[in-house]
Amino acid sequence: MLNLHDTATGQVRPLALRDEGKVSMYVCGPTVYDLPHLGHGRFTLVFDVLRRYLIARGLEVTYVSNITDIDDNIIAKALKEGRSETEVAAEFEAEWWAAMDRLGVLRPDATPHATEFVTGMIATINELLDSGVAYRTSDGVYLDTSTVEGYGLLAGQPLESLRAGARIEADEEKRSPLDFALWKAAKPEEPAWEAPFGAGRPGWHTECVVMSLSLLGDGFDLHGGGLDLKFPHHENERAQSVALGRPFAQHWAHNGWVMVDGEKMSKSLGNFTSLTDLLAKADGRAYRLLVLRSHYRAPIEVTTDTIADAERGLGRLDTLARRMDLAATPSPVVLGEIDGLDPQAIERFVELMDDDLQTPQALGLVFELVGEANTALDAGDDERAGQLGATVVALAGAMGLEIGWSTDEIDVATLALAAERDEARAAKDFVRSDEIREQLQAAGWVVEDTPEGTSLHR
RNA sequence: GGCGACGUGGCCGAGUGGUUUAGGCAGGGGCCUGCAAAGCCCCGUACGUGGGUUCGAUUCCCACCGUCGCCUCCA
Repeated sequence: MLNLHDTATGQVRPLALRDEGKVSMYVCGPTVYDLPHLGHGRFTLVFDVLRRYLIARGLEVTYVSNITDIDDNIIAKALKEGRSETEVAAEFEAEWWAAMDRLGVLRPDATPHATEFVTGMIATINELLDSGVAYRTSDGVYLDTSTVEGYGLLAGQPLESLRAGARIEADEEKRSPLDFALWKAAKPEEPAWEAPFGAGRPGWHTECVVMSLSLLGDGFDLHGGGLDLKFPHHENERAQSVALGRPFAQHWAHNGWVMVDGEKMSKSLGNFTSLTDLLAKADGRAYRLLVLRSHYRAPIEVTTDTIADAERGLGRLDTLARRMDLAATPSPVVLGEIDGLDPQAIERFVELMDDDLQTPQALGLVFELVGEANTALDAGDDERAGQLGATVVALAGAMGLEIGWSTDEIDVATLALAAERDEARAAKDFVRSDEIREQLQAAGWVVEDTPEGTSLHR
């Protein structure tokens, strides 16, 4: 069984499942007011890998990830650009999915939008008001965190220090600096929903509680997100659930930062790189490889150099695929359903992944298998090579890394040149054959000689 | 200020109280090749500094230095 670090306990412990054979997981999605950035790319890749691995082990996974389509940033952008919040959200949600597709991230089983769940949120807030754990102020409804048992569980630091560091609000209507808005009262020109406690819109922390509990039910298995969501976002989700008396996520997973030039990439620093830009220049699989190469809780440095390095590594995998003409494995991969794999490699892989997703070593294993496969090929042991190649494809696939080669359409003229080169080589006219090779290379082709003659790929 | 993480060979990046090595990229040498490319083999002999524990520490403890983070919007 998978052992996974749990932020709530600070320990690596078995992921307990509410229903045998089934995993319910909720991962906080994006607020769609701008292009996705590298941090979004990392968390989606990390949890995509986790999801795929669970599937690879034969578990039935229900993966829910939301789209926050109403919030201050969206409103600000809509106002600035003179269009509706709906338009802004739709535009960037489209960008989001385009980027996800390029990364090879599986679509969630459900993608709740905040605006679709406002009725449920209002009911939840009403319930919290009725039970006296929430209170109204002139600008909304707040949760009284002092009534929440174990508040600060995820923050992992003393409440005192949280209070000390909390921003002092201009209006002192909040009973404690730690209390947070469940509902934000409408200001002029802002979109609003009618509610018994005044027109307004839901606070950020409210939506994920309502959506996760609605779609996955009480006491679902796993809640994930970036490390920055640990506190206050996840803390406050949990607080609401506790205040409602409903069991919440049983396990919390958080991935580490994306660093840029040694600093955390963040809003306040303004050192964002958009994922859209990266994916326009690089193979989406390269970013996945980069993410797999580090442990998911460690920070990663994403630069043009580390991406280029990953792309070259990818080349080694693709070269094997090309050499063996390996067929792509159906995605996602279920290891138990594939015949002809190397049992020892599978066993090692599972051992590594079960230990809090040791993808760096799992990836190392895949590369070792690549070397073995190449050796077997060189030795003419096609049977062994076939087994190793299939294992490489399956294991990489279990982490969402699709191995293959670009099936570039080669135009007739180029094919004719390749054929002419083969004739020249057969006639030992190396001046002519090298001339053609240079011409092909200048056109961007990588030229390799194989027993079947000139082989071309980009 | 409070709390925490990290510091590994040219680069990225795992891991471990002591035997043989993570892995990738880059570099050098060799095999293969008409020459290349791809592939294979070999090579550099690393663990921030100073103490301590130990028969033995890169791995445990302490201090120090350095980097980074959380306590505020953020994935």
